[in-house]
Amino acid sequence: MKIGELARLLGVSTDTLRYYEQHNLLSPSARSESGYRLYDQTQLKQMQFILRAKEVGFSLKETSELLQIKVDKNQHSCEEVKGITLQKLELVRARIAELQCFEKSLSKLAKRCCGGQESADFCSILTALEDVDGTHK
Amino acid sequence: MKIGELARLLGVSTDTLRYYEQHNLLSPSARSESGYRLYDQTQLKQMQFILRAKEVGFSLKETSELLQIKVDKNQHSCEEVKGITLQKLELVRARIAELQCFEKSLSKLAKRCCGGQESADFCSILTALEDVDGTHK
DNA sequence: ATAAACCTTAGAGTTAACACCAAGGTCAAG
DNA sequence: CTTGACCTTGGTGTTAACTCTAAGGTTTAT
Repeated sequence: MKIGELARLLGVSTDTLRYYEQHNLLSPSARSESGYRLYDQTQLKQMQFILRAKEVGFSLKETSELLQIKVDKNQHSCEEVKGITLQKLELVRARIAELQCFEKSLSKLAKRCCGGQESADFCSILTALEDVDGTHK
Repeated sequence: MKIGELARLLGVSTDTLRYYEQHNLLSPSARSESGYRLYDQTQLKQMQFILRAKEVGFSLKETSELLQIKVDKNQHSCEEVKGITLQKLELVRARIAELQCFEKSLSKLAKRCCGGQESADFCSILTALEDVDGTHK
């Protein structure tokens, strides 16, 4: 299978596949005489793994770690894999908390603003941002 | 006030202040003979506005928009300001939803994995990512 | 008068995950 | 035998918000 076919099968671009190769996520199984990358079912599976890891929120770097483990599973422990997962989970939760803080502040700001067509001279959003204690009132 | 003093007052780096200047968020009120940036209370206030906007989740670009409006408020409406705020709010909520999806998948994966020191040969996390329908089981 | 602390500019580096481009080689069909 | 679709490499561009560096000028304290 050439790169374009694999890309079409997976719904990604050929650039993406080459990018993943550069970053040690997926190598073609062979090259044709003329230098074309050739892939087979193994690579297809591996790409599906990568895309699924992505869906779950893993970065390419983390996915790469998981792949390293996967290639010789018996040299690695469940502990390691779960460690990576929990670490990511922590990070995701922290980010969610941060964004929820933003959400709270923003909705508070929006709720108090009339949003009308009159001039912004007394806009409650602007004054809240101006006042030192604006975010806590 | 020279740049270093203002930076110390605000707890930011001088680089940051210069960066904000480049991006039209804050200009010094004057320059000394030798070319040093000079700031006064107005700039201090403005930086506090910027930092508060940041705390609330606004990007520098959005903050810049808010500042544009603030400088001549009576040429702008509450509608505009609230528009920017609501748009940001939407974005934040969308991002939260996405991350919550990750969170759900990751915690499901983590929960099912023993996390022990035994080899990862049968690690449920790896197999879930291998199986096509792994994320939905 | 000299060292330390401060300031200047311009420009490069960082992170993530690609997208896009140029210049050219390859392959199948008509 | 020539289009057109495909492939190659190597390189640049994108976004955000800075951070760091180099090479040099200024100020202040001793």
